[in-house]
Amino acid sequence: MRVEELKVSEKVKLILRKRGIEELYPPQEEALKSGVLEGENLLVAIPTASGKTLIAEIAMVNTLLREGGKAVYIVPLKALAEEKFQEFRDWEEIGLRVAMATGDYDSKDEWLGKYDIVVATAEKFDSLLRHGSSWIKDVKVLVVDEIHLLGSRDRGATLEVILTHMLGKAQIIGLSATIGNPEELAEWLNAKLVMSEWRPVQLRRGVFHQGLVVWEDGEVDRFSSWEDLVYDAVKRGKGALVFVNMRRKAERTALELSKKVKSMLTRGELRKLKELANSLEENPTNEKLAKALQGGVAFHHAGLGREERVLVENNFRAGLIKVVVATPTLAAGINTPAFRVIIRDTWRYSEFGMERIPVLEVQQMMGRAGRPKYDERGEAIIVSTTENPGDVISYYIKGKPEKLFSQLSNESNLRSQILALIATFNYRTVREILNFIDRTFYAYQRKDTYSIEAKIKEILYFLMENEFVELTLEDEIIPLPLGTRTAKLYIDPMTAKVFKDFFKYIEKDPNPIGIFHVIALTPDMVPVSYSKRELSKLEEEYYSLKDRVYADDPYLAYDPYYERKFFRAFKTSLILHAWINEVSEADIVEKFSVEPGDIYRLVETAEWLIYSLKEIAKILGASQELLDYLEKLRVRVKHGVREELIPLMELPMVGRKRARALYNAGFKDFESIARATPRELLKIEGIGAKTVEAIFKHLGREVKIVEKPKKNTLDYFLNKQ
DNA sequence: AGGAAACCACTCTAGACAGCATGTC
DNA sequence: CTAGAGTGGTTTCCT
Repeated sequence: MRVEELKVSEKVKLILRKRGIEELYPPQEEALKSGVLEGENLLVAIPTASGKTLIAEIAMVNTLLREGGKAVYIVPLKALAEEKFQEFRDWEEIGLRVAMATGDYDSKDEWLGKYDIVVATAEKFDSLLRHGSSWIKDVKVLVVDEIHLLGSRDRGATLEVILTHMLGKAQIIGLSATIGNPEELAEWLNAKLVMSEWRPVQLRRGVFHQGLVVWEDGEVDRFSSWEDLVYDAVKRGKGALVFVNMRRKAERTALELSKKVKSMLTRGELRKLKELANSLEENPTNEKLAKALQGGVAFHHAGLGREERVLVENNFRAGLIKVVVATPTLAAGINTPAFRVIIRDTWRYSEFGMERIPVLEVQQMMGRAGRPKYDERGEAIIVSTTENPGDVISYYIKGKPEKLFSQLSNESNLRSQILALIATFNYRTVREILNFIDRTFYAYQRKDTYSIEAKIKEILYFLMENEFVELTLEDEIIPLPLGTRTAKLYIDPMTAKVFKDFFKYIEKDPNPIGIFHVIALTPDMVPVSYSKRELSKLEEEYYSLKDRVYADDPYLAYDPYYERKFFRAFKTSLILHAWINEVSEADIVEKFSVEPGDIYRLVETAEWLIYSLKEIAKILGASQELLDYLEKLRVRVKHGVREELIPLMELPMVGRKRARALYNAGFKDFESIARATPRELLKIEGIGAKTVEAIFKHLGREVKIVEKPKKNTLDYFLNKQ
């Protein structure tokens, strides 16, 4: 179908033409003819990269142009929010204002209410709902991207609750991967269902086993090893994406592959790759990455720092990096297609032992094969070492993906959501809560809510016992300040309870080790693990810091579960403590065997939790002194600095390293910097022209610095050519 | 006795969301 | 039951 024939405003067609879209893909056509343009709900279950976003965009904009109001587009990842936000800004040309809302970024200067399209993560939107933002009532369309994540254990309930709140109030458009029970989901959503296996790039799937690739169509190709599948792709001028189930394996495999891939590169490529490798900040993880990069191969997993991740993604897309070996980070994340996808593992370790990786996930990985516009087809190959290739084909390739199951009844999810209903949505009785539950996917799927009723009552008891809510004489459940604050802070009620339980100790003797240990004992903290060999060192450290730790001695009662939890939290506490004492990232990586990406996530979460601890402390009647102490600690965690650097952290382009350099050079506050000459600041290690300009601008002084380009910077290379 | 190879038991394992505070008919 | 790489220590075997 041609764009011309579409029954939408000329404005929409204008933007589509600008993007170079003249023709719609068959599933797009089917979806747009389903009634979604007339305002009906829609569930689209089609493969990745077959144009789901465009369907939602057209429907969204169409409704906005027809009825006004707002559209909200929900994504599962912050990185994805950024990607969609940039894409959607195309619509600004026809007067639609686009915003993004995630935990660490809100479209600045303006209130979200001024925008027409808001891209948000699920949790952020849930939080906005809880805060009762007035513009919510104007939401006419809600798009939920990757709606199959409704079945994910830890985050699925959020989507389910958002949808339950919005059903009937806004048009719902769900975009899903292929799932086992799309009909059931569509029925719950009261949506038209559009399913298709169509892809813009043909996909050929197969299994590699003992020197042979057996394709789904029965054909067979010979390769001496799975690595040859990679080399073959590179030789043909294409790229390969290898999925593995362990970080360590991703790194090792990348290094291994890079040796041979290196010999297939041109001199120009080698030079650029070397440049790329040199640009990395120094730490153990990056050293490995740099080495692999020089052979045109990279690994990609959550241990990489943000910059490194983006660097790998961009250069892989641009074709400079030929091969990426990744853990599932790349499977559901941002768009990184490759001609050939190789899946090395179909098993994964979990807390219950080894588990099969779900069909849904493997199919999403395979879906990354084939780059639209570059390849006429993509290839996805599962490597099977022990299993019968026929079985693998029937299970993962011909097999049906898993059904989606509601995760609402999961205790921690339910606890948070029940509290939110009472504290932020004014639900007052068990009856009202059950009426809400009746409208969820959980109830739709289970047909009865009997089993969940008992759980809800248990949760209510927990909430009352811990003073989140109370029962009035008229048998109404009303929220108490602790409950309201907890729901709005978006922390698990159990986290708030931990804060409350330790409050009296914190109040008596506030200290970073003890406070970090407390936040690390909450269910909201990122889990950090320690190896058996680390334990004795942790024990030693604990005994030397014992008087600063609030929690009970881990060996007081014989409880291996508590012991593990205690030392995990203790390790987290030591890492954060090192961080705020300006221990370098490389040293933390070395000492605690965590990676840069882990540190970022830890720090990010810790900052949020310390803020939350401060807010809960306020409710518990903390002194101003304690609140100030916690605020300082929060800032220190945010930037990873000692107390004396706090004033410098407001400067633009100044992080922990530059702040320390300034301080040591005698620039301890704004006044001393304002009196300095640019030349004086430039002499300081790590401070360049751009930083000095930004600093002075912040202090109200315009300075322009003309500088000779430094070695190994982009300018340096640009000038050289 | 010395040293290398073979063997065995044991350890370890993916990812990533959330606060804040806005303004007007 | 269902994986596979790495590690570290011990045994075995050969000279």
